[in-house]
Amino acid sequence: MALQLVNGGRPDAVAFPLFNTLLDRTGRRQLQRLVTVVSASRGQIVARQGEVNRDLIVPASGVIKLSKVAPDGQRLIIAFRAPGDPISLQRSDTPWPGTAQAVSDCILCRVEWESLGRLANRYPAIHQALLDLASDEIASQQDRLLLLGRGTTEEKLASFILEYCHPARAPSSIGREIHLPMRRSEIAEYLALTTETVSRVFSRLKRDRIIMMRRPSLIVVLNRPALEAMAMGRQGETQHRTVPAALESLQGSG
Amino acid sequence: MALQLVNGGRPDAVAFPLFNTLLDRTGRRQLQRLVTVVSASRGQIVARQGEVNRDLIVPASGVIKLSKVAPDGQRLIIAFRAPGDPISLQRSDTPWPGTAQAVSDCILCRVEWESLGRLANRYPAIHQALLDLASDEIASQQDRLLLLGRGTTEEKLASFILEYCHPARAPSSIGREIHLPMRRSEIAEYLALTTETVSRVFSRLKRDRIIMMRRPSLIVVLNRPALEAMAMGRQGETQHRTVPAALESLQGSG
DNA sequence: CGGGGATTTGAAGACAGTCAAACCCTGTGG
DNA sequence: CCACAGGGTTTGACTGTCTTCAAATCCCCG
Repeated sequence: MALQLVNGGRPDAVAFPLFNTLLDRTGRRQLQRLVTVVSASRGQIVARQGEVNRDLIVPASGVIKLSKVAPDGQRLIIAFRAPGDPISLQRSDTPWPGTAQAVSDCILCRVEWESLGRLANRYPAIHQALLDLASDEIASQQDRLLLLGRGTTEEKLASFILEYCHPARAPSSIGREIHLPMRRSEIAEYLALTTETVSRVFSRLKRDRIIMMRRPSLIVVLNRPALEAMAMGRQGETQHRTVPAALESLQGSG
Repeated sequence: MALQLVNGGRPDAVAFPLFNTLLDRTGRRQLQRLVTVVSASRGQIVARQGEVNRDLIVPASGVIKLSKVAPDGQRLIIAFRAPGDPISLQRSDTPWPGTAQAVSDCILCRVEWESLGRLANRYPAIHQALLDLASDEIASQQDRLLLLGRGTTEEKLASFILEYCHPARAPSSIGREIHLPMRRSEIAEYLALTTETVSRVFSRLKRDRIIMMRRPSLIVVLNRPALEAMAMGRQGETQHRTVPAALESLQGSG
């Protein structure tokens, strides 16, 4: 399967949609000159945990996983990065927080942080854009903390499906059928579960006609409201937990 | 107990150590003029989840918890903020990601984001410093994701103790005895556990002479190496997991 | 010194993990 | 185009850990 960009445009236009709207024609041309386009095939390592980060890397097509290993071998996929998502915003003098690896064949854009910094001095909006990106990243990681820390298996998988099969995003979809480029083991590593558990929950969702899967990598959401309810957790049970505002100022939580 | 600043200095000097090193005398004076100093007593809510974020808030003394509630009532403490840690870096036009509440009596410094932005235009190093703070926040949240997602109960609590009782940080310590301002239920909410489980692990650590607690809020680390080993996970078991680099480029994870 | 909430401890149960085996999908080679 | 091999996925049984529910104890503060 040949690599193809989402909209058939230039890789840099796909990878830096935000910057391109912030820059004038000259700025865009300067940015283009800084960008190196490379490709990576599935499984290829793009950057290693612990190495120093010289480039900002953004996929223009395909999906990258950013995963972290603890000293004892525990692993977690911190995030899947789709076209337009910078893989890591870690500043250039710090080591990569995790290993970036291609989940599917990818086209990547690389820009040296240093050059980008120089460009940002001419176009200060870039500084602001980077801070906003970091801010979004913090927000989404906080949501993930809550999900991984407190979510049940079903909440985790439902959230994942909704996140990946977001109608607006709609990565490689044919009709309502969406292609999941990642393996079960990668979904498990992303949700801090095991492959078996992920598979079991998928089976339950199929049995309940909430999703359909012609093949393991092709998913159709049949009942989105049910998935959304599942992702939010069993909120019906907890209506009574609503606490008068006056009590909120007290310490206790149990 | 009267509120007291760590070094007896001005609140703004304690809350903005980074900025103060970046600014000249004039800049420091300008920053001082922008800072509002307020106090909050234990349990008091400083900012509410969902409200719009007008100020950057940094404790100068005391500890603040930033906690998030899911629609179904699940709760997690995202972080404890000590003096000098901004409570949230969320940009000013986005709602607060969680509720900030005083864990102990606090002195807080508030600065309007807008004013800070104007100051940053004169002192661009502030922009860089904010990005670095965001970068650190992302890194520490990624570590937390791994901890909450994959860590065992013991790893979680050991990490928490080491984090809070860091020798350099040494918040309110008398001799080797360190005061934990947060309740068991708050430690549990931070580590995505239950109060009972936290208590049980504390008991085990006491039984094994790794820590000592004269009272529930006074902790002494007796055997730091054991705690560190515990926080890293049972790595002895996994020496054999070390994988030749050549295999790393393959997809599978087990 | 006493009351009430926080902490600790105990017993039982549920959920996800582990180990193991069957099944299916994919990609290769004939 | 079909057969086959290997790995990915699904399913099953069992185990361990953490939660839940319950009760006793302790600490903090008035």
